[in-house]
Amino acid sequence: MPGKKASPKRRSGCPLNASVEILGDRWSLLIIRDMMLRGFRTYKEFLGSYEGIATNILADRLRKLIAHEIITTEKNPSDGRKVIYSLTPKGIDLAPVLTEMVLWAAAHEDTANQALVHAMRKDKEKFTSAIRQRWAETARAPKRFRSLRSQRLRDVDARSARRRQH
Amino acid sequence: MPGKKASPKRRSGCPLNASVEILGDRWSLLIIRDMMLRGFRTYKEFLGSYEGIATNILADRLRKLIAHEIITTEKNPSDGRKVIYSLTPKGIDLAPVLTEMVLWAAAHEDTANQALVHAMRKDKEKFTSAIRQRWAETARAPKRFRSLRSQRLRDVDARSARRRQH
DNA sequence: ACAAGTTACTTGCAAAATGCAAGTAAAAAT
DNA sequence: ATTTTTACTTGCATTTTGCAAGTAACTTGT
Repeated sequence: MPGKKASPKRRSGCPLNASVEILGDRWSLLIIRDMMLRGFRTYKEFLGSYEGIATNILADRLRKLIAHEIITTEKNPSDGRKVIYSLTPKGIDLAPVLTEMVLWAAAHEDTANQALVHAMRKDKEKFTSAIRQRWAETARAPKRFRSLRSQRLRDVDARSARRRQH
Repeated sequence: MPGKKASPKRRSGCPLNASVEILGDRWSLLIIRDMMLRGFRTYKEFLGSYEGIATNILADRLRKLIAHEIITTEKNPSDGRKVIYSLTPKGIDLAPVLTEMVLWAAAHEDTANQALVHAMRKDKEKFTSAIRQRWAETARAPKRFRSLRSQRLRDVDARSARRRQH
């Protein structure tokens, strides 16, 4: 099977254990969220994200996500300082995981961003395929992410931004 | 809204952040997996689970899961030493999260337990409702968990046990 | 051309979380 | 009555995290 990683020292062969070993920390999924839902693509954007990740931890998590082939990097040709981070197909496949985690917390915890939650709850399939669609579009034109976003997702984000707490 | 917990010091109101703060570590979801899929209900069973959690960490995670109302405890009336841990409705609602994490890892990592994965992939809804069903049954008769399991899930587990690696 | 940003990091160190081994207390089994 | 079982706790070494302060490469403004 091509692309399937056989990790050296894993605690068990259970798929859930694999997920938890790769994603089970307080930051990795938030970085992926920022890329998937907010279109973040640079180090600075991740650093500025609301939860406030420390710079050394961010560097470490990005390195690990690259090692696991969840994200990739390329240099921005028009600005040599910038590194552009992008989700791989494996990374974008995390959309259903994020969706279920969001819906669970929205159902049981006191959380914000109700517009996003409504969109997810209304039709999970449609929501994740909209994310996938946007990702496919931006993969071809990394620099113009925002303007190429699909209308559905743009609407959702705009409404949630208006109601967002922090 | 009754039962919705307003956590004191959360980094942000984002639902994903809430999930990650509650479940984002290397052990919590594995404990929940053991309860949901394997029917584990005692400290000793969790300790003996394949990944090998340390006893102090296990005690700490169980305490936190109780605090978050994902699990509850009761004493076994027929054996005063034993404490019976059970999933709450909030806990059983994590079934779709676990399912998506399993499916993601199964698709992209080298993992075992293919029978379980096939059952999940074939029909997510049916799978999670079977989990829910079993949970509803055992909630009424905690001591006879195994024998009360629904046939569908018993089949799945039997097949995966035969093929299980470790 | 050159000083002053910007960007993406690294380094050093304190604090917190994790992991391991060895307890302990209460209840049950022998 | 003694041993065993169960659910933990305690102490300590190791690892991970978080904060503050760099630094190197590149771009911008003059």
